[in-house]
Amino acid sequence: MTTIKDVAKLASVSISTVSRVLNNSGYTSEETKKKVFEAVENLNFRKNIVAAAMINKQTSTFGLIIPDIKNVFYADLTRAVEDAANQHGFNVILCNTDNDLKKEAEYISFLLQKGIDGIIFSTPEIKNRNIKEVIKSRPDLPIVILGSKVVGVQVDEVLVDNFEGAYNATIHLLELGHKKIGFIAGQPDSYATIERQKGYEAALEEYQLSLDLENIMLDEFKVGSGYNKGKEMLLRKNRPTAIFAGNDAIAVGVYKAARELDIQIPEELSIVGFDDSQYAEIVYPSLTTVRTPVLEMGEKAIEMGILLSKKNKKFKETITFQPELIVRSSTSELKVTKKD
Amino acid sequence: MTTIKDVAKLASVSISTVSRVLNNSGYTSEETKKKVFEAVENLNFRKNIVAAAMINKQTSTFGLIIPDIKNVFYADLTRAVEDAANQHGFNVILCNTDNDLKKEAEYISFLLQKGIDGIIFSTPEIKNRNIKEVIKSRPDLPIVILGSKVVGVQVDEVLVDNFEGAYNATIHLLELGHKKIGFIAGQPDSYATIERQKGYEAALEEYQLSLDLENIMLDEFKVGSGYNKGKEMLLRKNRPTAIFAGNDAIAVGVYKAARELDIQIPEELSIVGFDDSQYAEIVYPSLTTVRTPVLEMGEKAIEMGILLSKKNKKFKETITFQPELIVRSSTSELKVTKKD
DNA sequence: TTGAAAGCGCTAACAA
DNA sequence: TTGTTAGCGCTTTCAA
Repeated sequence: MTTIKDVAKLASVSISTVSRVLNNSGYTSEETKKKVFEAVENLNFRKNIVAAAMINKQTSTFGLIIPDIKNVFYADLTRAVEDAANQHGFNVILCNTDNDLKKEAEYISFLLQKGIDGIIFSTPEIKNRNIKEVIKSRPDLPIVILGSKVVGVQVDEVLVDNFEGAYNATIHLLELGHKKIGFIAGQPDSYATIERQKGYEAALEEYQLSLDLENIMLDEFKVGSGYNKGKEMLLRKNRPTAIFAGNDAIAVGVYKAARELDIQIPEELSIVGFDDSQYAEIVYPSLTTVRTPVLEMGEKAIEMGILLSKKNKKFKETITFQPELIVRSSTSELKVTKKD
Repeated sequence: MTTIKDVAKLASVSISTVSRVLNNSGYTSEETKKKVFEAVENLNFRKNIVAAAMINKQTSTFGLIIPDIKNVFYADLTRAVEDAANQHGFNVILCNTDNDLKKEAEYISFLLQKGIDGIIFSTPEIKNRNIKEVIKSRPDLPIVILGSKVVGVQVDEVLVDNFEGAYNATIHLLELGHKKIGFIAGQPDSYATIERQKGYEAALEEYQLSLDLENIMLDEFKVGSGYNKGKEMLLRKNRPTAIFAGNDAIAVGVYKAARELDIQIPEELSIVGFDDSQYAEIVYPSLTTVRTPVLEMGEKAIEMGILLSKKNKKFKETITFQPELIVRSSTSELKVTKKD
């Protein structure tokens, strides 16, 4: 392995000079700079980040904690985060927790031992004691929560306006004439679930429709949940004519349930999803959904993390992106049937 | 930050003793062991892996290089790799290259600087000079190629038997009576494409069907390619009655094309995919496909990588997993129509 | 503008 | 069985 020492010898300067030109710190004459760069070139030298990290405590690495990379939403988000990180000269260590707080705690501890420069948490639960604990034990560590909020912690956050998105989605269905609108979403303690439900309820209220609790089902943000809950909901005699799915995966599950029950989308059932993930264009008919700007959110999260690692910012900020309703083919006007 | 020094002081021993009990190396009496562990507990000490890495050159980190995590196949694979790594006490740094060799080279260089313990390459191209170069410059570095082969390099590989899978898929269609079978796959220089095409051709030959080059189209392993090429193929007067798609994403694209052309699956067109990704159960009708055992493959790759990093193995090995044909609802017997 | 030297937190001889 | 000490490769005072 070639070290700074070899470079110094070849360039006939001291190692501290080499360090100086490499880091562009302190004074160095143009001439020695040139000599050093030449030597670096000739030896194909790359500085050992591990050794440097011992001193400046920077590893150019972020930890990214998500539930599961197989979930397309997190895959998109991860890609955005990784790209942004890479552009800024950082790498990301991927951690899949399956929402298991114990597993998450172990990851955090490991990341800390490795001296990562910060952690991006993209974890759905509104109560996450792990984050609280890291902040207590390492108040200096850059932390950004991406796509969620955690109660009782002051930390930088990058969000999508879940309420607004859900409100718009529901209003869209209401405007099409639907009155019986189901809502199927994920874990009840998930920030997304909570906010999206609020938006759904606010829209109904705006149309002076009373809340039918049978029309609200919470499970998980997965295809299987959409299928199970969707089936349950669609099997009811007084079944809804539209369903607002808490995310696209749930919507896909509802599609499956509807197909099995021979319910036509959108003629007999309108569906709106959330996220505008790759599923939306794959299913037939293509899914009307609320677009979460994952790309921008991922970028922003990394930028905030890097900023935090460089400056010691004295305030916390919350950045909220606006979602956008993307109307495709899974929603249509309610056809007035005899019964109604 | 609490260091080994603090632990030593609290336990009233030397730092080398602390190091010894922590690493379970050398002799230490039960008594001092206990003292040390107590001190570690009390101080909530965790050793600094960066500092340790300077000496033992182990960072407990692997680099994983893939084209794109948004691609569900790689997401599944990545999850498998990450899980296995985590179980063995390793982390993985995710690198998305988009098959850009320059970008890949930069990632490699960066990973090397960080002293990663090895690299898992899951890159499709059969010609990858980057891998060749790493091997030359760092012959000691553990490298495993996952899911592909690269010509001209001796390196450990974990594969699925692409030929066998493609052969079985095609035989399945032939057994159903199909004679005009299209093949749509990804990049021509991708190992998967090459081997799967061989399997496809071998099956046709077995049934003494001559090759119709119009029935073979190569583009990318993406939904869009499946859609474009599928449409092109299905628009032909003498269109195939079955299509073997190089992977599930392509199959999904073909579904879309077929739907637009109002061609019923499987009544008028049978489709087989490859990978058995999450798409297979999402689409309607559910997709007959060849299962790639990503879980096992990811695990194996990490295990090989770790083994390589611990022992200096004198031989290279190639592990080939057998794929399995999963028959679902997208394939059916050819209905004999008047024309035939 | 440059070099010598201390030291980051740890491991691993070597000595005791 | 334990402690002393010399580094790992780098950055950063401090002197020159």
